[in-house]
Amino acid sequence: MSDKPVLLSTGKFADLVGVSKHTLFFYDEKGIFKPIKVKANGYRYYSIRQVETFSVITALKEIGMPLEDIHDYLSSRSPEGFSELLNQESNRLQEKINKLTDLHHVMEEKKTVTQEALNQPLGYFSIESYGDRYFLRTEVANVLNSETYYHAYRKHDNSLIEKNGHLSWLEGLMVPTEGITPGAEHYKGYIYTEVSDRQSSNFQLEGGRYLVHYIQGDDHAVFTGYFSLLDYAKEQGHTVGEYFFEDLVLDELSIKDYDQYVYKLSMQII
Amino acid sequence: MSDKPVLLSTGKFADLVGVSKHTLFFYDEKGIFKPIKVKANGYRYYSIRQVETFSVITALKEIGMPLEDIHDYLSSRSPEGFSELLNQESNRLQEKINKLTDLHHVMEEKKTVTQEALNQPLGYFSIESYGDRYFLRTEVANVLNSETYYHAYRKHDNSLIEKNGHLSWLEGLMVPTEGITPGAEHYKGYIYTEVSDRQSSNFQLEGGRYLVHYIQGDDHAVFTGYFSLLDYAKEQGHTVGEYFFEDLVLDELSIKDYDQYVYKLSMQII
DNA sequence: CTAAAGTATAGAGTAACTCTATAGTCAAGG
DNA sequence: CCTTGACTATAGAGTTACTCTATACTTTAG
Repeated sequence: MSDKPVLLSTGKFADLVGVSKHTLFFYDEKGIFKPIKVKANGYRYYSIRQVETFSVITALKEIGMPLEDIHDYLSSRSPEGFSELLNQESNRLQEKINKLTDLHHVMEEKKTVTQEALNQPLGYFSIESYGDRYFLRTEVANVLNSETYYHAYRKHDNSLIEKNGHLSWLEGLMVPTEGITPGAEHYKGYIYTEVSDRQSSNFQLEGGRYLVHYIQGDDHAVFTGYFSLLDYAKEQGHTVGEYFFEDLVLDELSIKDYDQYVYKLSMQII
Repeated sequence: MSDKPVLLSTGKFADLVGVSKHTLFFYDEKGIFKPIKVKANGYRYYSIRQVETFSVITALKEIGMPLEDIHDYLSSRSPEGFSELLNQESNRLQEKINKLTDLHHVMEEKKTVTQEALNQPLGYFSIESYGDRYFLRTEVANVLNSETYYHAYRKHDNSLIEKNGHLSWLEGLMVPTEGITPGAEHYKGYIYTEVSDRQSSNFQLEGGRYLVHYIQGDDHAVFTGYFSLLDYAKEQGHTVGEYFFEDLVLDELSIKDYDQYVYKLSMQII
């Protein structure tokens, strides 16, 4: 409506768009965003019409577009180009939102596991019942061998991304109960992640009862924990099921000392 | 299952968690994340159990928690503290997801407007029909005065956030048709944003016909455009409605020269 | 026993700013 | 008309979370 542009000083404009004056100097210097007028004394003046433009630049930056790319786009700007840019970045933003939503999901899962672990007495045995369970698991030919474990872990993460769409923070170990003897130098196992539906799983277990044993200690304590589970089951007259489960539930993020972590050990019983 | 921790070298661990070796050196130096063992030759060894821990640290960092804060948390870590941290960050992440979802929405809106403008012949007149429209608008006592405009803009942005939850990239100007005369030094107007529902609006217009005029030029061209609209309406025997609408549809982001921007001018007709 | 591949540290460089220092400009009150 | 205080400017140092380069030592495979 105005015959001439409505002009604002650097400070006013900065206030309006929510950045510091310095940022505007910086953008001017880099050729990303310039005032429409510079007076003889060097004072910059921005048009009120530039506010929206600046919001778009801010948004592009916020969704991870480097200023250099923004600059490169602007040096060859065109209505068609802008439309395409918006389209592309809008799609990328949607992907990012999906990723963050997944992340939110795993954070909630971790929260649940942590709070559960917080409320468990350590060193005792209890029995938990589960319904049918679906797993994505990857075989580890020998869990005592670092190299083997490393490759299995990579493979597991790849399948998780492929089948489940995202990584997990709950990657436990499943070990067949058969063939467990103290002093063996070779154990087969599976890195596993529990998933919600049969489709994305590659292994299922029917519902049933599990003997559960929360322990605190180092690797050796976990090792002996397996045998405690077996002993206790025998003592109580339970028939031992097919698998041991080992989950690190309170780790480095909760507890400082490596030998004070809390593990949840469980075993199917019949 | 292993009696001793399964150990990985810096490079192997870095590969597994998807960062560079340097990042691990850096984290070690800063006391954020340390190998569980350093051999006499200075070689670092990480436990496979540290992979999940590292994933959590990566995630916290990705959702914007500075390494320093992570460090500070870790120096007073506890199971309860970790649970609280997860809770807090999970909530913050949800907020961030909501913000990005809003941003996605405005990007799509801007895309639509840009593509619409791309397909319009400039300088012609056309008639568009709209249903009931809901607006959030803020009065600008005199659109020719920068100071007034500046304050109105701030106020408008505040109401947008308050009523609508987020900013918009489509902030146009609404000017009463009454009292428009060339040479006046005082015009009342309203900065406006169209919203989807009555609840978040503070102004409504019943459905009706609008005379639409896309033009290319500078502020002066917009100014004369208003009068062209009036003249054309009179010529065609339309009765002039209550408001002019002025929207910058192809701006600095599409077009380099300030005097070549494209504006959509429209006016209610009866 | 040598070459290749891996590990280490130290220090410079990067993006996108923020912050500090120094100095020029302008509008309002005495 | 002059001063004060609030603005404006530039230049350059500092920040975060790294990455990259240079240099040197160690281990492993052939």
